[in-house]
Amino acid sequence: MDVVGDRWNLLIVRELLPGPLRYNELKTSLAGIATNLLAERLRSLEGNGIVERRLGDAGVLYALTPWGAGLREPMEALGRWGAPLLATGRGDDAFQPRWLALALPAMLRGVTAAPALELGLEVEGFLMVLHIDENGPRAVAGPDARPGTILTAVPEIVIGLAAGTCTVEQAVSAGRLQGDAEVLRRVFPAPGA
Amino acid sequence: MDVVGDRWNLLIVRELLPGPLRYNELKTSLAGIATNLLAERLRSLEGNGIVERRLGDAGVLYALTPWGAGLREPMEALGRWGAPLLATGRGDDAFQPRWLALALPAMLRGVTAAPALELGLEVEGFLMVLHIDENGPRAVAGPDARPGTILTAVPEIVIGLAAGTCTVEQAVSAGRLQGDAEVLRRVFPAPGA
DNA sequence: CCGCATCCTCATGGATACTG
DNA sequence: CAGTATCCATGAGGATGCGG
Repeated sequence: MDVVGDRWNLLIVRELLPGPLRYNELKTSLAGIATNLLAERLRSLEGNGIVERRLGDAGVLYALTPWGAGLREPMEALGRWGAPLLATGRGDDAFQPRWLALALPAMLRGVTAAPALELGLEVEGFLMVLHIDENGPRAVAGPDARPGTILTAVPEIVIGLAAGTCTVEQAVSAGRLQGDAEVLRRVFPAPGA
Repeated sequence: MDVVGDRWNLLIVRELLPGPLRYNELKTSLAGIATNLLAERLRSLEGNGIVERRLGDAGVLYALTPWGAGLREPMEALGRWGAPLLATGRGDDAFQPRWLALALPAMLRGVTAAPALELGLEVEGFLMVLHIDENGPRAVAGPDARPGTILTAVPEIVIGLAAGTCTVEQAVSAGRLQGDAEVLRRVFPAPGA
């Protein structure tokens, strides 16, 4: 807690887990953080070996060090613990489509598929591909995401499916989801199944 | 983070994971917390359904709700991530023998034993029993801990063994550890082994 | 003693403006 | 774009009080 317990620190780590970001990308993604705090926290995290500054061709990139990336396990565990709050909460929670790249594999832990299956997902313009094979789920986002078929959905549906508070059948019959229902059922099995 | 992100919250949860505590036990265990903060945080955690007040026969007991106890997974993952800092850190870290009841099973995750083995451990007067069977390790502390054989050790040795920065052989040959070396090697296998 | 509530002080966080 | 400087509000820390 001495190293990551200060306010914003774990949220910064969450932002960087899917991949490096610019200073201003962090600032807009962490809605509400003051710019001086972001600068101070990044210095602190860098000093503790969790974050590193990379001088890319287009400016400064902030990325997790291998040691910092080790926080993926704790963060995913925390995400699984808190996920029900997202589905049943007050509804005023912030949401960034980018977070799905971290949350979906964490929430689908244990789900396997052989042969492997792939699900393109577009949420509010953010494109990602969810791969599931015998090793479990993983997500690819950004320019490397080249899905075959794309499923366009709204955040509530994706969260509800992953948290198990909504089934594929309900979403489809409500007209809020189109796609290969059989693949979707394999990715998002009903809680009781 | 809205629910457990405030300062002291996760430390309070850590204290309560091994079992319920009194207000003053929490206060002394969390060295440095102000009494008003402890009261406020306990109210907040109670309001969020993480902690519950139990009226025992000898006063008020604070315990985790089942929902709060679900934080064991994230806490253990965070502990495994941070463990190397304890072994290589500045050495000014606080230490409570009670924490071993949480840390040892977390750090020994993956270690199994058939037939089951049991290791009594006394650290600075705190008594606990470490059970390891085919399901992995678990710890029992407090009045229920009735070990067969007791191993008395200092914190540094126990932490070093669990973190893998010190081997059983080194500790024994340095005269800082007495006990059944074969059992100890099974509980604390050398990192390379 | 235990379980807090109150009061005060100061460090920290937050919002905004500004700059190389 | 990537921060720094400044100012103000909030929260943390410490001492003390107080009823049970």
